[in-house]
Formats: sequence, structure tokens, C-alpha cells
Amino acid sequence: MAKTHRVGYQKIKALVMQSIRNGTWGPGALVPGEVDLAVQYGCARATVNRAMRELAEEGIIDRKRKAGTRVKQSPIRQAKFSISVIREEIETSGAAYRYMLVNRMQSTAPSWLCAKLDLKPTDQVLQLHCMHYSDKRPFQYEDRWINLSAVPNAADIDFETIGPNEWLVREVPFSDVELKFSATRATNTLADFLDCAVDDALFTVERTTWLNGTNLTFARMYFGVGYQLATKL
Amino acid sequence: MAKTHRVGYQKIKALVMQSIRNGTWGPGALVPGEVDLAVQYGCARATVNRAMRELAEEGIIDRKRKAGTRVKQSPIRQAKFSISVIREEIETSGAAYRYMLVNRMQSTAPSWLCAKLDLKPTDQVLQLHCMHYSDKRPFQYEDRWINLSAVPNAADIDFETIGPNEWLVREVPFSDVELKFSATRATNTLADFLDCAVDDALFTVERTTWLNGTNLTFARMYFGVGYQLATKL
DNA sequence: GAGTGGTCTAGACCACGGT
DNA sequence: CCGTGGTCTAGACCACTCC
Repeated sequence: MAKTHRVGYQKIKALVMQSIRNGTWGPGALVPGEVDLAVQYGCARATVNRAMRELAEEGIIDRKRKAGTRVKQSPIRQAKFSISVIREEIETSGAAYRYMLVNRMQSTAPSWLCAKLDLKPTDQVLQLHCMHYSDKRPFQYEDRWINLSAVPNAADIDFETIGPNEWLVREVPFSDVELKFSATRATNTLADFLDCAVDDALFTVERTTWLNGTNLTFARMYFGVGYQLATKL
Repeated sequence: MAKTHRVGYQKIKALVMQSIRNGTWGPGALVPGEVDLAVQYGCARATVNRAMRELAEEGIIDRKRKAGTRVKQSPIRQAKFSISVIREEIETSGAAYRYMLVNRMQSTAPSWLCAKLDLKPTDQVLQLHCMHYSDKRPFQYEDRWINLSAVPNAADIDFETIGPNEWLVREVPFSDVELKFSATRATNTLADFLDCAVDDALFTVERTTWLNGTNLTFARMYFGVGYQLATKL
């Protein structure tokens, strides 16, 4: 008789998903404990544990010690985006990447930035305006602020040939990142740089980066018209 | 002698991250194999494996059999968004949720939709226009198409009191989702429903859902002015 | 072929948190 | 308290892939 292939965690995940979908364990239902499932499916508890842990990470179930495992009311999955360096994103698409520094200015932090990044009004910041092109077509306009109190050696870089994004990722360690996605109505300046009409809608990403509680940098990135950030899950 | 607390996988992750950040293993470098690390850190290989597996999932390292583990050129983390049911998103923020059906229409699939979703021109689709409010303020305008060939029982729902998003998530199993984020310039209709000016920039999400290769539904969701999708990582 | 990661097992101890 | 998930171990076999 064919020995049934060893039962793996992926198989378990599939079986559990099936039981959830076909209503055996409806939303909110209490799923049997790991030991029971291990017996039922004929595998080790560790295998069940891995399957259930991943389902929990994916947002399908809720697990609590003692309380057990329950199916979520709305089994919603999480989207994952790889936030890459812009040069890589463009080159991956097969286009040629070009970078241009528009403007570089050192000053004390404006008040709105102080509030946003928790800086002192006397802190020095470096402001950069940059353009990123994909095959000579405008791809992204970057408005970057670097906290020189936290990243002093940025003051010595001219950023003429390397973008701040790429330099920072390579040179400066960070611990936390916040991303905010939104839409921006194109101003005259933006329309000019991104070669679009005034009032066009621009997909916008704000990125803030910290190292252990102190802010390193803040950037607003405006993408050209028609840009879409896509993900499969 | 104080027995050093048992070495856990989180500790290993932290140690590896530290070695990457301080340059011990620079971008592209080959990280020692699991057995070596297990000896070095004084734990079982399974523990190292879990740590490295998670770092790989987070996009910090690349792992290949035989080739070994390498630090990614740009150790960038992935953003995670929990894509929730809109009602839950609003209610979590403490506001009251209100839903309104604007329009419901059954017809054959228009050609652009056929192309997008791989439908036949004779396929029946259900089109819905809906509004979602947060504390009576316009929050999202939803333009939804449901493939009735794949979800026939949607034809029997009037969607007057429950949104298609919520109904679908609850009633219809799916296997794949694609999300696209972009920006849209407000038309007269959108400005009217979302209570904003014509030409305002609207954050937009397109969501396409499949079950084992056949498309179930496609939706374009326009958010009110000022909406930001945020994530920390 | 041989080295590396991928996975499974059987058993154990621990920590959280309902009861 | 004590059941449940969370984690670790030591050992094993497998599968992929580079050489």
C-alpha cells in the first residue's frame, strides 16, 4: 500500500483553510487545540504549530494561550509590499534609471518639520529636491529632509550623483520606518518636474525613518501620473 | 554560575541584524551556514533556522540551498498592510459607520472589463455604486463589479443594507487578491459624492479577487480628500 | 556528488491568562 | 490552578542546486 506522503505544514494549512471555508469552523468558532489536530492529521504538534502560526500571521485566525484558537470574524489577509530602492524598482522594470539633484540646502529645521519629527528649532537639517527618471521620462520627484543631528556625515555628501534614498539605505542603519500613502494635487512646480498638467492627481508616499527613537529623515515622494503600486497576496 | 538565559530565535535575529548593520556581513556577503551559527550562538539548528527564515521573509536576506545565505544588496523591509473590511476600519477609529447603495445594475460585461478580468462578452455582471461614511462624512466611493458567472447568488442580494465588500468577504471564498494603489483626479460625480472640489486628488485602491484562476470581483475605491494609508514596520 | 537549507519528529519546559 | 499556545532541542531525512 502506498505510504501516504508525510504530512507537511502546508498540507495542514490547506486542510484548515478548507474546514474554515466549508463552514466546519465558522467565523468565531473555536478550533481544536494543537494536540488534537496533531492526532487528527497524524503529525507532530510542531507541524501543526507552524501551520497555525502562519495562518495567524496571515490574519485568518486568532490565537491566545489558554483561550485557544478561533477563526477571525473577517478572515482578512495582509498585503505585503517590498519597499525597494527606487533605482532597483526602475531597473527591474527594464528601463534605464537616471537621477538628478535639483536643489540642496542646509538650514535650521522649519517649525512644521520640528513638530513632525520631534526636533529642536536649532537643529540643522539638509533639504534636498531630486528627480528620478525612468528611460528619460519623469518618474518621481523627491522632497527629502535629513536630520543632521542624527546623520552628521550627510553634510559632507553633495548628492550630485547618488540619490539620498540610496545613500541613506547603504550608509545609515535604521530601526523603524513609517510609510503613508496618499494623493496630491499637482502644483505648478510638480507639474513642471513631472511633465504633467497642473491639478493632475499624483500618487504620493511619505516615508519617515528612525533609529531607536531619534528621527533620521523624512521624505515626500511624488510619482508621475499613471503610477500604480501593485501587490498580490 | 548564572546559567545564561536560553538563546531564543528572536535573540538570534537581533544578533544577525546587528552583524549586518555594523558591517560584519555587508550587502551581498555570505552568512555562515545554519550549523555554524547554531554552534556559535549555542543553540539548536532549528532555532537558527527559524530566525533566518523570518529574516528572509522580511526581505533582509536571501537563502538558497547549497548556495547558502546572503545579505541582500538593499536590506529593505517589507511593508505590511492589513486590508480590512471598511466598516471595521472606520469603527476602529471610533467613528460611526454608515453605508448607502447608490446604484445597482445588472448587464453583460463591458469590453474593458472583459479584458481586465478575462470574461466573455456574454457574461453577466452586477455593477454597484456605493458610499461609505465615517460619522456622516464621506469616506469612500466604491465602484464594484461582480462576476455573476462565478458568484451567481450575488444576483439575489439587494445590497441595500450590507456593502458588497462585507458580503463578499463573508460569503465567498477566494484564493488570490491583487491590490493597486494610485491617485485619481476627481470628476464631477466623485466630487459630488465625496464632498470635495473637482480636480482634487483622490487616493484610489483597485482590488481584484480570484478563486483558483476565475475572477470573482473587481472594485475601484476612491477615498475622500486627506485620506492616508499608513503603516509602520 | 556533496553541501546547504527545508522540514518533520518526539519530547520537554515555559509563560500567559482564563477559571 | 492548569490548559493552551510558544518555544527549544537533538536528531533525522529530504530536495534542491552548485560544482
